[in-house]
Amino acid sequence: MPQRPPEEQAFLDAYDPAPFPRPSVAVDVVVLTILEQRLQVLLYRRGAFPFRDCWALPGGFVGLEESLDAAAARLLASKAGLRGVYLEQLYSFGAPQRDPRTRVISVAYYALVPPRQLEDPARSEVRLAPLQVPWEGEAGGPVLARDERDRELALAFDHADILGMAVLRIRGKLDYAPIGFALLPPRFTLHQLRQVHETILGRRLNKDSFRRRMLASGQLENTGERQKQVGHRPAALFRHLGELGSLSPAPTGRKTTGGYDG
Amino acid sequence: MPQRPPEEQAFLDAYDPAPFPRPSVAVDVVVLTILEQRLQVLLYRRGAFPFRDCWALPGGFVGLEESLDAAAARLLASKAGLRGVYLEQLYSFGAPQRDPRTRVISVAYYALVPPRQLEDPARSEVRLAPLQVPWEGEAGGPVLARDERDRELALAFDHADILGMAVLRIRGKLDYAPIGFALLPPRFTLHQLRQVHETILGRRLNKDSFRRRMLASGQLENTGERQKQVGHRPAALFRHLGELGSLSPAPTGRKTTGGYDG
DNA sequence: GCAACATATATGTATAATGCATCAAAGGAG
DNA sequence: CTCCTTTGATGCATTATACATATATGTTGC
Repeated sequence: MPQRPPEEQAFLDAYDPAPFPRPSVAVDVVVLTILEQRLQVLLYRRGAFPFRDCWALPGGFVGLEESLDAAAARLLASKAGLRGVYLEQLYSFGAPQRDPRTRVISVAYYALVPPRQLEDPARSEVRLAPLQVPWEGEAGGPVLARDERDRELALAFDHADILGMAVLRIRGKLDYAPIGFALLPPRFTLHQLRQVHETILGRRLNKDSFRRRMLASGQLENTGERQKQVGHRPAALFRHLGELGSLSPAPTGRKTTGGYDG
Repeated sequence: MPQRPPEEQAFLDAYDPAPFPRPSVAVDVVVLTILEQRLQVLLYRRGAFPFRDCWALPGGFVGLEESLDAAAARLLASKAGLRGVYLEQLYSFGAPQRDPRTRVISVAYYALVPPRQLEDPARSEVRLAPLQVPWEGEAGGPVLARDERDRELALAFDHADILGMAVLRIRGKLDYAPIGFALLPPRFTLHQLRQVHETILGRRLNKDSFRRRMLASGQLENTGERQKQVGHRPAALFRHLGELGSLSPAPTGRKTTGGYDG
């Protein structure tokens, strides 16, 4: 940091932050994976009011000396044991009554995790719940979580809205960001990659066009390995080239169309 | 609101928010327009420390009973006199040292305004400054503001990063959200619309492809009116069909490719 | 070992979007 | 009326995609 002039330093030393009202600031993390062809989210059962016995996203308050990204990474590590996964800021939720205790502004993040890194935990207060998206395409809106018998889970706070925003975001970013790869193990077949895309988008994709598009993208490398013991011709195993893009400060942007060639 | 059970109500009545540390929460608004084929942003010169004499985005603290969207709309109205314009949440910035006074988390918004709604004000502490984007495409990074003699303006806080994020966002959303229309008057020619797109993207677009793409999109209606007094064949004036999409809670998502037809 | 089977992978074709070139149309200026 | 500029329409080559078909390569059953 550059040296500050004495006049400014004196001002800062005398600064009193008390007069401004301050809401609490929390971070909630939408931990997404794909299991059994469904998007699934990590939820905690709340043991205390408010929303006791409802299911909530893992979250917590932001430390005073901690960046938002660091708070999200800390929660991801402490609540789900995950490090180094795709993690990105999603949206900030700040309706005045979203938490009945006091004013809490929540900066939501989402993480994408390959299913084997996120075993369904045995503890009854933590679970992976499949999502049901009650809208098509990019219409948006709240998203429900269901239990293993397909009953709707009661979600705490505005977490259905946060889930909806997360699904909307990954649907929008799917074809210009390495989102599909983040949900797969390091080596995968084109069939698996397509199934991930189909699950995220909620619709079927053309097999051959998907293959050509992916191979032409330059993002894939054929490892030379193949599947084994699959009862049919084994597919080639590919790996993703390039970074997963976790938390570099560039959360949006996409390939553009309609331009000149030269 | 549903009636709460007495046990929960008692918990809420006894709740003490004091033990959790609370940063300040501010909203900063990137007010963008296009003047003279350049993206321009509304800036305020700071009269006090910190960053005295630097230029800053209009912003302010979030009221305790006020949603984030409402705070952004209030600031937009009070600082720029603007209502009913395209306004959307951008990103939240929370580096611990971004404000040297105290911990301030800023939820950034961006607004898109037709140039005639945003006259360059006469007051010397407010200005419209053209942006210079020192990267191409969607690479991302901080963005500079310049004065009328093309000198770089000193920006306060991390506002160069916020500007960079705003440019990145509108470049990414340009071809699936009504961003271009938000920067034009109600009636406009296809030439004007293309110039807006070119200014946002920072590159030239093919004239005929752009025309066909826009006409095929179904978003435009030919008003039957034409330009006047232009010294050449007058162009048809179009208007945009549909909502500007201001602050409905669906800030991301885009048209997808690679699907089935039926 | 061999045939049946399932899926992977390659090839071909029609359709649609785009980049680019060409040309007629519609106004103003002299 | 002629010249000039830009609009707006049309044609063509290129590219990406949806979809259909054909071939390849493994497993499984006999």
